[in-house]
Amino acid sequence: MGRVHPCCSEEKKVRKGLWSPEEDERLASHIARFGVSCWSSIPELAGLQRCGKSCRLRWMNYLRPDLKRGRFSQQEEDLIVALHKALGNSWSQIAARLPGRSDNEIKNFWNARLRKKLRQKEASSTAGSKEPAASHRRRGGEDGGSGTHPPAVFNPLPAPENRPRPAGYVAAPAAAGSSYDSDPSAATGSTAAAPDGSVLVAGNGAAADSVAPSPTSTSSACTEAGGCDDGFLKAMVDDASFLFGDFYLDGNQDGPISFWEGHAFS
DNA sequence: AAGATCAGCAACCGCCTGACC
DNA sequence: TGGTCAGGCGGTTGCTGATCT
Repeated sequence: MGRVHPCCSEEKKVRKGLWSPEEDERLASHIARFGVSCWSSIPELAGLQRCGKSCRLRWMNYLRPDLKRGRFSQQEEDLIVALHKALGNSWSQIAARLPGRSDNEIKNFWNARLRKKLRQKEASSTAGSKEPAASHRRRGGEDGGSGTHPPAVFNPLPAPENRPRPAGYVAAPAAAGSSYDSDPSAATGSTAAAPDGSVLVAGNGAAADSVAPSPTSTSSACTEAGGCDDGFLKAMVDDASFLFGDFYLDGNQDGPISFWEGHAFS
């Protein structure tokens, strides 16, 4: 069987389960001060009763300053689907093309989505066109819009130094999401103003990128000259091979996310 | 109002791989 | 060259809160 990591063995007393704010604080401040050199030594140096692996996981999936949280946008979702088609369950590789998202987050998202789709398939094959019973009780739903989580809007995160995670942060997912959404009205509408004045479109399967304002529709946005349209996006996600260039969501934290390399969406 | 059901998420577990001795 | 260790990854589980009956 798998070798038990020395740092995780029973010899040392290590805590398990959810991380407390104090532990987060210790880990975050330690890494902020000294950086990451050796995960196995970090627990001791930071005064944590955790194994190094656990610290790494916590950092990678939650404390990392470049992480954005909240619901996946429609474009992120499409990209994940396309990448998954091309790469399979290589979550880390998929995550590498989605800045601000951890592999764990993407994996969870995919599993939830897959589960949903399987249920729908099952239901549709047995009961014709009947909606699956579970579909109306979901919180977010495939529309990517309403729910307890914020809408699929790319909110630029504050700079890492402005984002001292532990102080006042709440580990609960909903709170984590809302803590980065400064505009509460964005939770209900399909558009929101981006810091640069462009319009962020979210919900109803619409693109979540920063796009030119569209008075009539939230589902199409860009032009080939300066961006794309749904057809372009669809072609992109349909053609997985297209994704193997320098083509991924750009994690620019100072502005709305755009596609990299020649296909700007704004 | 209370219990059942479900979705979302955090975290653990086991395995693999590469670096080092 | 083989053994050990640490980092990393994917799969899975369990908890929590929202929603429905």
